[in-house]
Amino acid sequence: MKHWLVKTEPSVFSIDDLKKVKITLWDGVRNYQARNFLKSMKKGDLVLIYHSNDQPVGVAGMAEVFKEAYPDPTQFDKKSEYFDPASTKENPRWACPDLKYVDKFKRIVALQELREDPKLTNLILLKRGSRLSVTPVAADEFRRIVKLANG
DNA sequence: GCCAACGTTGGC
DNA sequence: GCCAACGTTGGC
Repeated sequence: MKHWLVKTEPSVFSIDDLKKVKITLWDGVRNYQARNFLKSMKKGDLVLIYHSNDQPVGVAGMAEVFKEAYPDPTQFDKKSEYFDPASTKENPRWACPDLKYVDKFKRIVALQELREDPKLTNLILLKRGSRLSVTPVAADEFRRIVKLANG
């Protein structure tokens, strides 16, 4: 089983929203590297939910892969902000998995804490200039972050 | 709102 | 294939 981290702006879709709807398609990712990570997610993989553009920014909870990646419907929707005129049904460009709510952490594990933790120096999220919205997380890094969340 | 660090586009 | 211009992300 693999572990991942996905970013979301809580003003658009937060861990509370996920808790409410239980299962959601993780749509709108329009970056090839991030898409490739979404495509390699397997059912049952665990996913950290990271809140960006928030106060504070950090890891807010956990989800699991409920359904493996399939063509992202928003790429065909002319009314969607994620519409991609270059994408066809025969050869869809973008994909999304379904994620299922697992847990909202009792507290946010702030970006600053992640940076300051000596066990997390290799976290891809922290690599200089990494703006990827989907990144793999090593099993021990994942456990460490969950431990931080539980105080 | 600013701006660094990208990723993408398109002319050549 | 190069690279300048432009757009986006996301922390601060």
